[in-house]
Amino acid sequence: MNAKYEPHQIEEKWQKKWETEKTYQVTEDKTKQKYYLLEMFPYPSGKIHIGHVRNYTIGDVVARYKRMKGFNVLHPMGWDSFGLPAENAAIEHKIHPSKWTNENINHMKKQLKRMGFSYDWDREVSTCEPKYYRWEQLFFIWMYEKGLAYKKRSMVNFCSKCDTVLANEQVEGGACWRCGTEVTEKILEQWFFKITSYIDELLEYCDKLPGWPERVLTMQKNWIGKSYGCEISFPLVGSKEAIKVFTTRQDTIFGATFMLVAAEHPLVMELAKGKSVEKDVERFVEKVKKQDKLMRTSEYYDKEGLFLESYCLNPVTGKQMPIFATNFVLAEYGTGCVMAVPTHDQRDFEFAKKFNLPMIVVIQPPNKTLNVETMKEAYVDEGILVHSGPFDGMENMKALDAIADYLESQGKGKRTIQYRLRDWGISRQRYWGAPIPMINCDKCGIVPVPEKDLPVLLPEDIVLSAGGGSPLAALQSFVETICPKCGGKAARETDTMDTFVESSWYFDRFCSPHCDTKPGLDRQALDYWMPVDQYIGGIEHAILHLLYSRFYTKLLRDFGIIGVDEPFVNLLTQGMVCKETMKCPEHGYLFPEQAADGKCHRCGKDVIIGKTEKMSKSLKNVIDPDYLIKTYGADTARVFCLFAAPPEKDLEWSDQGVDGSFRFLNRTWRIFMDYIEDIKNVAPLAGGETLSDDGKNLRRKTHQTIRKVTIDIEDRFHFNTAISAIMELINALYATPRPAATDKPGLAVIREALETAIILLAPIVPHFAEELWEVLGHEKPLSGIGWPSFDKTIASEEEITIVLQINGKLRSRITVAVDEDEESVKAAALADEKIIALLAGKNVVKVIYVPKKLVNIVVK
RNA sequence: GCCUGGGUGGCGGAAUUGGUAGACGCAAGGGACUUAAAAUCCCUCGGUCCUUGAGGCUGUGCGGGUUCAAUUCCCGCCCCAGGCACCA
Repeated sequence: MNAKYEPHQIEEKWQKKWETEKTYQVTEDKTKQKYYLLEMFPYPSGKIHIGHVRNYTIGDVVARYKRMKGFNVLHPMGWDSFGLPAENAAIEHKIHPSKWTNENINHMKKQLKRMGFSYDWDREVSTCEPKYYRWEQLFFIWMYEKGLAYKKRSMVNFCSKCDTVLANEQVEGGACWRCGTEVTEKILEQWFFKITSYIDELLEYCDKLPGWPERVLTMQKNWIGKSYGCEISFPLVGSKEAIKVFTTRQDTIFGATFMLVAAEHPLVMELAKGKSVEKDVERFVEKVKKQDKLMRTSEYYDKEGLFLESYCLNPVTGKQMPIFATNFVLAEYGTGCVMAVPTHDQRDFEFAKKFNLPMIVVIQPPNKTLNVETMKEAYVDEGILVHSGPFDGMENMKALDAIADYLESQGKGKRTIQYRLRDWGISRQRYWGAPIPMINCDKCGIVPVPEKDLPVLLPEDIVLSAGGGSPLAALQSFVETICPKCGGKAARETDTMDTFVESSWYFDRFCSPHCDTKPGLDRQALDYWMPVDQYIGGIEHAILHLLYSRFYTKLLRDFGIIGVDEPFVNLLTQGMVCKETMKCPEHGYLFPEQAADGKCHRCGKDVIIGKTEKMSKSLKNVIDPDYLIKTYGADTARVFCLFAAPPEKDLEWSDQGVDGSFRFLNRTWRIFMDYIEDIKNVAPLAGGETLSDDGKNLRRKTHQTIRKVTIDIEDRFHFNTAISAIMELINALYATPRPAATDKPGLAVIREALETAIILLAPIVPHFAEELWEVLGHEKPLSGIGWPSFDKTIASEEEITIVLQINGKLRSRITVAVDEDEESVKAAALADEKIIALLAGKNVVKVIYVPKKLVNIVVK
């Protein structure tokens, strides 16, 4: 037994025990209710960072709590181990990606174990292993056979720094989501996953995920971007053809006075062909194509356009509409053509003013009359239709349906739906990824690798250079193969898959991580464990990873592999870990240890304290988890991460806060050691003992604490308030006068309080709690103990404070028995000395009683 | 611009359905112990006013409203964070 709290000794002792005894190993047990708890698995970048520590601590508390509640908890961990940094490291440090990756995994695994997280390490999964990606290749082939994976020549987003293609979702404000380099466009043959086949289901289920944060669902809905409207045909003058337009505002069709076509749309050159403007149009198209990216990211874009010397007809008015090529219409959205209604669309208005085009008001606002001569901007709100033929006098919103019906009946248009979401481009011209299992044969075309030949192994003998281009394409021994269909010479596909594909099904693999028979996922295990009951991870994956995972789940369901529609029932998005930045006027950003005492370690100049920002290597405002563990131990690190803020909020790092957490554990340790000899052999309370007031009060606090901590963890994941409650219990223990060594009931109350504190702390600081539990004389480890329940009667107060208000203002307090009836509480309130004094000369209008809370006396 | 969140002491944050605003922790100040320091333990700690009290007023971004009672509900505005954005 140790009088002093020695975290390292204790933590290493218990971690060893957990490891050798496989304490957290689980199997499917039909007699127990399952609980699948998952934290987003990390990319093995080298070292764990504070964000990981926070994420995984939150998860571990829930896992340990649920275990104590009797659930069969699946809590796995693995590695998202394909990805670009491994290749960059290979080029920079001349180390093979697989070696680099596996070394990182080994190191990070040690760090995670040192934090005491209760993972079932026997289920560890690493996505760069063939036994993992072979199944992904199988799914790819099945997708190809069903037309859900297809190849097309397309304009792709390309990051020159990462030297790879990016999906639309991976482009953030025109820049690469990973490195921030500006994204350019390139035309390439690419593989796509047909996520759009599931678009309606993905959208519908956004309303069937009550366990997800509202904002994540909103982001996903926005991303899918479904809009209802009409496709309307505008006949071309002097041709049998027509321009098709998508619009959500068919109510304004009578006001459409000209036509806009995206400059990069093929129709533009068709129309201009042979006209006097042909050369100008060519030049304009080239200019827009080049400017496109800049235009799109610029706030102050200029609306440019060029008349194509062509006209089409408004299908309802029959009026001629000039056709313009323009930069502010996108070829990829809708049909790439827009009917322009300058009076009721601001962009069209600006364009019409610039080119002096006709305008017709078709919606009149209720409170004023619009006049095209004097309009300063488009009128975009609701109103009554005018100049709209048979629809005059209708409310424009109600006319949407009527006009759609009318267009359909006339064969001039039909109702359609548009989406913003595009198919998911998954081709990457990289080495360190899962090979796409396809073969290109000159005779047979694209042929899938036969299932029996899977996996297509990623070759080890690769030469990586900074030069760019696909490394696999340069490797003859990989490329050259035989066509499975005709037996002739053929070439392998050299693109690898986007790493988001691996992370779209790893949670399935965790259910049967060693399954080596087709399809690599054991249906019985999946049916037992899936879906994930609680998923925890960063908000930064709100769209990408979560949307892809939902799509992949539906896909595997339709392959008959899995029986669930959605992968994650509950989602908790935790906030980022932030810290103030420190800068030396001469030497730039400084690491915390380089700025001890507020002076730069190199020049001694005063350090400038900057903004608090997300911890990142570039800003050097990082805290090394190893350092934390070395100084305070893992348990203190865990307490701080939980105590400083509720999980969904950003956490601001504070060195003093860590000290405070360490102090709390020491304080708990000390009072425990102080009492241990006296309470070790005291029998637990049987009930019926006569207790002193101090004893009663402490007992009540003990049971109140159980109630509070249970609710905080169970219902809200508010570990900060749960820890506060335990701190209060420890404070109450300090405040309770020490019972005499002969006062057995008194000591039993102390024992109950201390024992409860330890059990309640078990999910939060498992090593600390296990150790004290053992010191108390228990033979069974705490990890196998059930979560305590509280006694309602003991937890309830005997006497309560009633607040006395006059006209809603606090004036006095009285103490009454908890079961005092309304009339006597009111009487006691009116008899209170202060109240009597304040009521002198006033008229009592009403007396309001809120049971167990307050009495409010209304006076005039 | 639109869509989500959010705004509470010197700081991180509490306040579960409208009912004592500021739990718990940090920082700060004071005291005890000590030859001294550290550690520890105890006390004070939103602002303001005076008649210094078991005191008054005021206070949850700002302005209104509903209510006996508003951090909480309603209306309008300001600011911050995240997401989306020539989307027709």
